[in-house]
Amino acid sequence: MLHFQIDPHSGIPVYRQLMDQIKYYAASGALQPGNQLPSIRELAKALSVNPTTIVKAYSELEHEGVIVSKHGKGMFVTGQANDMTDTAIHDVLHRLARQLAVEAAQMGATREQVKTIVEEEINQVLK
Amino acid sequence: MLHFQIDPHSGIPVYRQLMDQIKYYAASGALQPGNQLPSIRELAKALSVNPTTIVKAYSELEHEGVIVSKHGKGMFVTGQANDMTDTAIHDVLHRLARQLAVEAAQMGATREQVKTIVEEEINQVLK
Amino acid sequence: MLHFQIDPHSGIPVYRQLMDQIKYYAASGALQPGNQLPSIRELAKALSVNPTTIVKAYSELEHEGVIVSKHGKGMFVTGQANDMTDTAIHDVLHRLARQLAVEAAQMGATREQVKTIVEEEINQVLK
Amino acid sequence: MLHFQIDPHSGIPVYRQLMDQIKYYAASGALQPGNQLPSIRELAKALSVNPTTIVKAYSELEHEGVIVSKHGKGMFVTGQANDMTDTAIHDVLHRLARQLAVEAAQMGATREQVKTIVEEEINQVLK
DNA sequence: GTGGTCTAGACCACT
DNA sequence: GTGGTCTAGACCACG
Repeated sequence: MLHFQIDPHSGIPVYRQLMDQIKYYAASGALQPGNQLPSIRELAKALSVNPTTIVKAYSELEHEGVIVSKHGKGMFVTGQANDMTDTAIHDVLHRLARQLAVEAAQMGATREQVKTIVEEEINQVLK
Repeated sequence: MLHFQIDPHSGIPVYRQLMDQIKYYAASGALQPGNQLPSIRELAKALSVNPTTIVKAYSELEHEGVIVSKHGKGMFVTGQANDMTDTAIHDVLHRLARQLAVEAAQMGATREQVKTIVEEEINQVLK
Repeated sequence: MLHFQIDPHSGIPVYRQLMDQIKYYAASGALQPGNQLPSIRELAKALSVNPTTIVKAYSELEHEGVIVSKHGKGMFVTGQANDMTDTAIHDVLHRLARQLAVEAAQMGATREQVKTIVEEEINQVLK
Repeated sequence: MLHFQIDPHSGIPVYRQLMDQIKYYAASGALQPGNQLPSIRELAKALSVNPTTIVKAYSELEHEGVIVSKHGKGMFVTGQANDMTDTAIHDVLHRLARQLAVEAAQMGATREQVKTIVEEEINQVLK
């Protein structure tokens, strides 16, 4: 089974952390289209969080088209659909990249350090 | 004078958007150490937000050491000191880079697209 | 429940008085790591101050690492970490000690009186 | 002549820093009763601060009875008068001592370190 | 003029 | 229920 790591002290909402990790597993291939996700009760128990928090994460992901619910059966990973326009995609990525670059500059990191780090993360997720 | 772009509907808190843009200007060199920032009232009026929202953005930036306030005079950009450890820096950058990579994968962007975008943002901020 | 004493006429900002008392309780052991603080609304009502004033005190303490907020749950005392350098610590303590000594001299207190008072306060907080 | 050290970045108001240093010199004996203080214009120029800031420091000190103005002659150090009651004195010193103790605890300083530091400062000011 | 604190009250996000 | 953000507007402290 998949392993989820939740840090309630991180400042990032728990449901957001969950979403991010599921997306990460889907992007990296650890979760394939058609795979079933853990049930809400099961996952809530495993992570010691409120079931409503899992519900929120799952519904957001369903809204984004990353997973689908099959009534009475559970939640399943889709082939990731994404109906954003190309310019919207570029906007999002530019925003994230800028945030990365600005923080790096503020911390005094070098160009090469940043590139290496990005390279490492890309390799785990993009082909 | 500097130009700030605030979108109150973006979901990102206004004070956060302001902080990000000021950091960006400081990192890119548009704001140099010693430069004075717009006064709270002036900026609040220009952006049509409440002065206390600007106060919050400025105080947070002061906490982070990006700017200093001189009572009765104004807010000024510092020569940024940063006391984070190398591992802490790496953690922050890896987190941001992963977020970027995962979103890119989810949206179906290619490796090269991501690299190009990162390259572009880095160029504006790091030498 | 903890008791807080606020004097709105003292010239010391209310949020500062609150911070000082919470730090005192944390240092003296009346507040242990993991303990939950009174909720913002509850404390605001009890002290007859505006909730945003409590928010400010709590956020500053969070910045200092004395407490952490868990969204939707409450504010909790941390096991205090402190990342200041030894020389920085010395500087802070010397500044406070000098202030104490100078005021004492100005008021005509004796060496022994000051030492006794310091001794008393140390005993409540340091082992 | 006396040397004054002003740090406009410290967060402590300039007029307050000035007051503290004059009190310190008076307490340590560097300024004796009857000694004349620098003129407002002279001091403002030497410290590169606004003359009104010096005016404020001097009037506060006069209010506290630490110095007196002799019309047309200048400001002079008094034999420090203090009309506070004993309990008021104790309150002030306890407040300062507590602040010192709490900060020390928060920073993880030891009892002995604090005592040594207090001892050092007392020696410069009290007999 | 500048920044700093506080109030009264609304609305949102998280669990 | 919890904390987080924002508005409208007042008053104080500093230079």
